[in-house]
Amino acid sequence: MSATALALFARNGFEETTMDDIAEGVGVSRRTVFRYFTSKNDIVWGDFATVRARLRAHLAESPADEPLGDAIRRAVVASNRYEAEELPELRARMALITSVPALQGHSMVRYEEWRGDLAEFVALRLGGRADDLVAQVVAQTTMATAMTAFVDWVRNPEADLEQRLDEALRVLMAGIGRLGA
Amino acid sequence: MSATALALFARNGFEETTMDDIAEGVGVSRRTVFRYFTSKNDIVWGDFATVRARLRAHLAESPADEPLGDAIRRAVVASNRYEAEELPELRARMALITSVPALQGHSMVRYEEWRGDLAEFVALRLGGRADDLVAQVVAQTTMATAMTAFVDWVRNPEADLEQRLDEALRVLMAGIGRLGA
DNA sequence: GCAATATTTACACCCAGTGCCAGAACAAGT
DNA sequence: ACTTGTTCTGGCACTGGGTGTAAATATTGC
Repeated sequence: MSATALALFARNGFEETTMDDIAEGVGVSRRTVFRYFTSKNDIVWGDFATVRARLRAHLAESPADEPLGDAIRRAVVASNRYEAEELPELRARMALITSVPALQGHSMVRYEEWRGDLAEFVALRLGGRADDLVAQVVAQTTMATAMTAFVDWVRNPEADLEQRLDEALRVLMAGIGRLGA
Repeated sequence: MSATALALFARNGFEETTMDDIAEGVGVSRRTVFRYFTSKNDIVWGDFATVRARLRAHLAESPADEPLGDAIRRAVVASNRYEAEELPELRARMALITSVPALQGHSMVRYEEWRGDLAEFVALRLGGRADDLVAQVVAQTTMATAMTAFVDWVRNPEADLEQRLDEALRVLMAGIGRLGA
């Protein structure tokens, strides 16, 4: 069902594809499509719960003496490890998410729990609360950096996703204040 | 007109307030409201063009030998300097933007040019292009950090906005990788 | 006062999303 | 096989944001 919708989005564009088009393409009523996806935006995200669970698992595995930046970077990169055959669909999804304004905005909402997990981890490590300014800055900027790496990966067909994520996160962790100095 | 809408949002909630309510409150037709604001979301943002122009001006004023992080931090903080009498309205706007999901997402779209300006500045300083991974990471994470500071400011009525922005940006610029080490 | 122009309005659309209810399909237990 | 309960699906009417269009109503300049 999501495959059919993805194909329609790719062929005709996201905004141009109506829920009726999708319903007709799948061979089901419009109402039923809304039973499986809470919104048109949500169709583009796949089983995001899995990625989130993987992030949590990798964070939990981090040894206590590992520096915070390394722990987060490794966990984010590792949780975005995909089989080669999964990449084309992921690329299609991310191409939409990073280019369609409505989806770009929706990612803020979709990644909320993901950021929450990260903030919890930071709070655990630094001994504060998840809603402290510092923990929130870490969570927000890590997500922003990951999104940036995805944008870059989508634009460069030959690029390696994990390598891009790692590279971008290293820049963030090292501090962007001294760049070029 | 935006003042009336803001008051309705504050009283009845953003989603609960329809465009008809706003039109009626202003004493104008619904269609006319859409002539002044391209969308319901856009009503909440004020004259954002001014903030953007101020950011550009402050970046342009930065001496060439100033470290990148300092230049960006000072420009962002300075461009968010408000008169005391402007703060209540700003707080109301930001309270909506940071709490209503639809607006939270919309900020991604609204701040696009703002991020572009920042990426241009980074490219100028580092000698690359604005769409390079590093420049994009700087722009995206700076925006994410500023948004985080705003969230914090909205939640803490006594907090000083400029001080919070400065504090959050210092964390970002110094690098979040070594926090707690 | 009149003509050119800009603003406002009414009206008819499209599309996403929701609530509700009736019926189809399916899974048992007897 | 028959009933009973449940889950899935479809239809329908409705709300609300947003757009196109063309008529009506100011506003401006002369």
